[in-house]
Amino acid sequence: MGRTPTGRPTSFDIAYRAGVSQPTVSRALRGDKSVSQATREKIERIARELNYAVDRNASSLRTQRTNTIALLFFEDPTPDESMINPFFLSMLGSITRACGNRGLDLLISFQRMEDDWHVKYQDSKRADGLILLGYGDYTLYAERLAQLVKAGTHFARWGSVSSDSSGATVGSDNIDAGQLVGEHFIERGRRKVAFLGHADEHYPEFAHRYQGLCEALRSNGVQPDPALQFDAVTSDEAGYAAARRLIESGAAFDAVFAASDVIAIGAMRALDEAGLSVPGDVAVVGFDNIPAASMTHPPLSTIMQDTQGAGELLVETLLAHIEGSDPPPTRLPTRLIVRASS
Amino acid sequence: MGRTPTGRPTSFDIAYRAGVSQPTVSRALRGDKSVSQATREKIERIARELNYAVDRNASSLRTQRTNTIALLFFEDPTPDESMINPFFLSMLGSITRACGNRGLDLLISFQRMEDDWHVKYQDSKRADGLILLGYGDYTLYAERLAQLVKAGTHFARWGSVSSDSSGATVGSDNIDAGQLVGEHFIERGRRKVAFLGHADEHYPEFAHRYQGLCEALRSNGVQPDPALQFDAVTSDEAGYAAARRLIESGAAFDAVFAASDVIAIGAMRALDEAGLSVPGDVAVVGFDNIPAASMTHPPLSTIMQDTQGAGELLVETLLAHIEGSDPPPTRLPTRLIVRASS
DNA sequence: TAATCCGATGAATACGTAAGCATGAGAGGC
DNA sequence: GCCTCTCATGCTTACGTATTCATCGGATTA
Repeated sequence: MGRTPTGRPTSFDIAYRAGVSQPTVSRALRGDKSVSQATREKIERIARELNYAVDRNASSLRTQRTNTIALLFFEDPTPDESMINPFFLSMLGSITRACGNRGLDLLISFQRMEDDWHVKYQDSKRADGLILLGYGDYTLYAERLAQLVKAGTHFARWGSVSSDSSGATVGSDNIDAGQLVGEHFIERGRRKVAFLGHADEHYPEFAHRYQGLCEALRSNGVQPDPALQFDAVTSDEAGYAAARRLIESGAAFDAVFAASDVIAIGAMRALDEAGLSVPGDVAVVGFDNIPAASMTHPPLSTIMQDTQGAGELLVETLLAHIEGSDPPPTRLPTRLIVRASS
Repeated sequence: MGRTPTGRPTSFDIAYRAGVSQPTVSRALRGDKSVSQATREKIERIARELNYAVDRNASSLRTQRTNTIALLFFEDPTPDESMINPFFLSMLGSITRACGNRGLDLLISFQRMEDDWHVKYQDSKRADGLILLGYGDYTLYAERLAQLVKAGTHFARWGSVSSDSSGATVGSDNIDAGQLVGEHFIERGRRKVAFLGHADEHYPEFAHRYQGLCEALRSNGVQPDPALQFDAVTSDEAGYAAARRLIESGAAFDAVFAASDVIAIGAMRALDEAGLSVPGDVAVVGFDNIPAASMTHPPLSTIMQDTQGAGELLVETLLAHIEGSDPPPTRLPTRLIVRASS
């Protein structure tokens, strides 16, 4: 019986040494209270001595539970380098910790839109559920989300929270955040506020930020000017280009709300080149509070999203979904961080 | 037979529908050439129709292979926020891609020094091997590495490459990098070079950078001054504090080599506050080429490590180790990126 | 003291796959 | 026309665990 000279010990080995049966070992190690104190202690001691670890594959096969979740980044634009949006990296950190605290293992992977996520992870019993993190054109993957829902996949995603979105969603309150920025500009006496970022349904998060901005302006008697909105995706270059277009449009503006810090950084470069001073001529506010935002000159005012809470909430939401409940979408509050750029 | 009305289909279901036996399905889907073309195609079609996915737990249990590796960050100083050293994040990206390209799944986790990594991941058959990424006092975990080796754990680590280190190691050629910086300073006419970072055996990577610097100075007829070396770990505050001590020491210096960009950033803040101009009074060079390095004022010259290659190499080395070979430690070349700070 | 019950444990089995061995039908050689 | 050989496939089993059911000694109760 007690063979396996080379291989790792199994519950049978423990059982043999403890003079009990294998099921008793299994029960003892998982805290089943029907095992007597003495037996449990003996088993635990032996297990420790042998450096025994439950075979997770066998365990998962039996229980149909992996205690693992898969974190999928899907990235629209850059299949190139190891560059990831810093904001999502921050999220990654908090999700990792949230999983660690709950004893969950975390698989991570970069995905292309076309892959069959549910087959690859949930159907293959690799993970109990998925967390989706991504940016880019929302409409491109809205259909995929509907597929996931139909396939009964457990997932939670970060993104724009609205009633029509499929599946469990967690996101910042982008409208409120936009309002914060709008109020801030008004307080500073700025009234001609440009917005750099897409503002259509393909980018609902950006659109909400813009919407909040406009609402704040209006409620302060300022009519937002649609001509001051310029499309941009989250990249340095896009921000630079959008700001160039803004400047070359000849329109008057005294403030810029960039839909992300990365955009803002590119925009500030364009403003600088155009001889416009920040915040003298133009106040600038970004979004995300990435580490680089505090390093710019001048340091960038920005909206801080609660990544810590977001990670916790994503994991929590996913677990609830796995357990069968249907947690409501949640909007997380944001905070304006005022630095020298405004 | 073909039951499982709710549950996911198994290879038996495919077999039933295809009119073959389960082993044939298993063989067909894994490309065993002993299956006839016609049979294989039929099975593949049915599998696709049913959205069948091999149960990875059952498969791993049978084969004793998970095709998964675990990436462990262990962090000495900050158990707090979701902040991770940007350099390691970049590494994370490249490792993730390297795994993706090879069809490997990747588990990630933040670890504390005390945990039994080998038990938790390899012995539990969660992963085939470990990649260790960390910083901080090397001597603290050298012993743990020795334990891992003794336990027969497969792992590859990023760190200082030297003959006495346990296990497979991949790292930058820190001595060479230090020399690059030294040569650069000499070319720029700087001769009184300060080094901010630990230079003892507890931090071998830093020590090698310092060693390379000193060698370059000496071979150019400049005697390095030990009084210009100030300890610092990788944090903004530590860099600031070290630079303060340097300034307050009253020693003359015209260049600063910071052992990491994060240290450099803190140091530049201190220099700025002391009224010293960069690069006018003091040239500054950092290490790592983190994204923020290009955003500082002036933009920071730095050493770029080949994170792309490092990720690939770590994965490759680990796989070789798992296959039973004992790959030699590897030093990766680095590149000096000259920006305005020097 | 007999009937009952409970606490602790063992026996048997299923989870889904992969691999070794056995089998059978043709193909080819003589 | 028989023997061998190969190719394609089926049968059986093992991987290590967790769970259901059965068992059994002893404590409780009437």
